[in-house]
Amino acid sequence: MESLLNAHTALIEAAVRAAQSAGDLPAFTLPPVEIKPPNRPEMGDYAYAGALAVAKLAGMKPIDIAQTIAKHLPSAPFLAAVEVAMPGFINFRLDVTWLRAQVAEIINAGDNLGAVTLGKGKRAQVEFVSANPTGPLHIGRSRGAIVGDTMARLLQAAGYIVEREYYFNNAGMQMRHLGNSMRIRYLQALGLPVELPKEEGTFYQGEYLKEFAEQLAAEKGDSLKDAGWEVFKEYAEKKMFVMIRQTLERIHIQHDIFFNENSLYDDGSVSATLEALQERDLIYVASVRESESDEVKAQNAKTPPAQWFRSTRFGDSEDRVVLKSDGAATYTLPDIAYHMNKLGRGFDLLVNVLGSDHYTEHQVVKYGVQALGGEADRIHVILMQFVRLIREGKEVKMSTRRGDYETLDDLIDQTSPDAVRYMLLARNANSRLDFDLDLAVRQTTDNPVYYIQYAYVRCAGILREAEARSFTGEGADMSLLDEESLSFIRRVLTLGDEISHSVLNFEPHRIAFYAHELASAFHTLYDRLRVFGDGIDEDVAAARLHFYRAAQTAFRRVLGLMGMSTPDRM
RNA sequence: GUGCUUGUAGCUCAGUGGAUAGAGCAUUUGUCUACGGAACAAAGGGCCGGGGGUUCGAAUCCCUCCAAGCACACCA
Repeated sequence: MESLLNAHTALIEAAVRAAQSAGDLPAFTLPPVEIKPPNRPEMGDYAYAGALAVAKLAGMKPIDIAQTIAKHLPSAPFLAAVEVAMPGFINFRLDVTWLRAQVAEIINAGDNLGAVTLGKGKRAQVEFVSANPTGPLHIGRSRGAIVGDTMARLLQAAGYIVEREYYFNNAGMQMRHLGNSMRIRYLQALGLPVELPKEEGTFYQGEYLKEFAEQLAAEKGDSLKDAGWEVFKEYAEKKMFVMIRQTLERIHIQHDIFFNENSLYDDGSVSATLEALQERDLIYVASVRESESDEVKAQNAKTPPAQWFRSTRFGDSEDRVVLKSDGAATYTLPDIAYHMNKLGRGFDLLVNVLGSDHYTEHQVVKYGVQALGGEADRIHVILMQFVRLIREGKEVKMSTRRGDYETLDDLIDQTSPDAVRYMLLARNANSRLDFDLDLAVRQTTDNPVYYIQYAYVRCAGILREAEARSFTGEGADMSLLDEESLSFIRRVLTLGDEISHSVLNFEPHRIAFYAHELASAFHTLYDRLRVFGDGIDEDVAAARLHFYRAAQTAFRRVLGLMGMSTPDRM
């Protein structure tokens, strides 16, 4: 099924061309055509306001331009009427017969309903979650998980071939602390005396480590009591990844690739990246930034020198250290190498889902990619504002290390996978999200997610009833379908445009609102349009049954795009 | 202090250049006992943070002020 927006756009463009070659309109370049549904349905199904915008360009009155365009509009099977309204709007009305025929089209489209060709033949990658394996996923991460996965689903619906990637670092100090913490828990599990580390922030106190330690003690006895932290880190890391993946699977998320930052060191990418920057004269060795005054330079003359990336050449506010004075790389270098690696894998589009605290980091990475001649504009970021947990009206503080935070698993246990997905999706990424735990628990009967799924359930109920009556509604005369049902069909037909818009603007939250609107339109109808009952003609029943089949198709598709389940009963 | 983000109904939020600014919750009032009511209908509730500007037209773009969140390391 084609996009009605695109179809109307094509009509306008054709009409303007025709009018211009006929001399009815002067020659001018038409700005991009934007078609929108008017906010009042009685005005029509779609509207074009461009005649107002080009009035100056054409040197004519908007209303005259609109009328001229309308006169030259080619006919189309989906169009019933075109009306021109003051001060220069062109309103389109869909053809009712055509709309009725769409019921069958929707059913046939099935899980491809609303698919568009925006990304046809292109490859996209979405990188999300990307938590280091130091603990279970907490709620802060889960927002990005949902948004990233939904983005991936929408990209697929838009025709992209999509890969989901998880980037992680299992080296570094935090992992060492994890190993040490695990070792302590292991010794405790054996009943051996141990001293807890005194230094702040070096000990992971979460319950999960105790569990891992008990398992390890059960498996290995006391054979590891003299082993170093590395063994424990390996064990904990492996367990942690199993745990993380299980959690993600509960909310229907699966990554195709787990990419280890370390591999970029192992295959020489990191050092190659540094060399490439050096070759371009974008690296300098100094104790402080070269932009500092001589005075500052003199003061810091004894500071061991580091290697700096001239990111200011690309618009950064200051240069960044890429190699510390001790010879170790900062995060910047492997991150640039990673993004060059991703671009090198031939993706047309890279989407990174990041917390808003990573904004600066991401900028620097982009400068680095630019510096190396990579196509930085293929990289898009969805920057997520934080999730704030509210319990009893107060903010709950989260900390991975103390272990007193809400995990995603807890949240799923308290609500449901579907509720978690919906609630974390139904908000613009750049707004902060307050997740009221009490509300989430209490709201299980009240949550919009159930409202949407209930629409699907109701369809399923009707189809069950039809089956019980052995009624198939074959050969239905769709002209018996009333006007109200058709307005639901109209809404279904905008799904493709919704998908395009979400993908072009990287706004997966839109589908959540669309789903709710669609459910609302559905419930209204359901109340009035029974399929079976006294006084309902069999022909009418047949038409309505088809309609509800189409509705069910639409809800299955929309729920699928949001990664939510489609229960036949609730 | 600098950069990014946010400010829309009592609350939580959609809407980013078009016609009379929307939804859910809450409040008030009805429908109805169904192909499962986790439903439907109706009402009230808004100087779209303040001020200025651009435009035929601004919640939407620009400037400025106010308020909130995040980031500003030789941490990752």
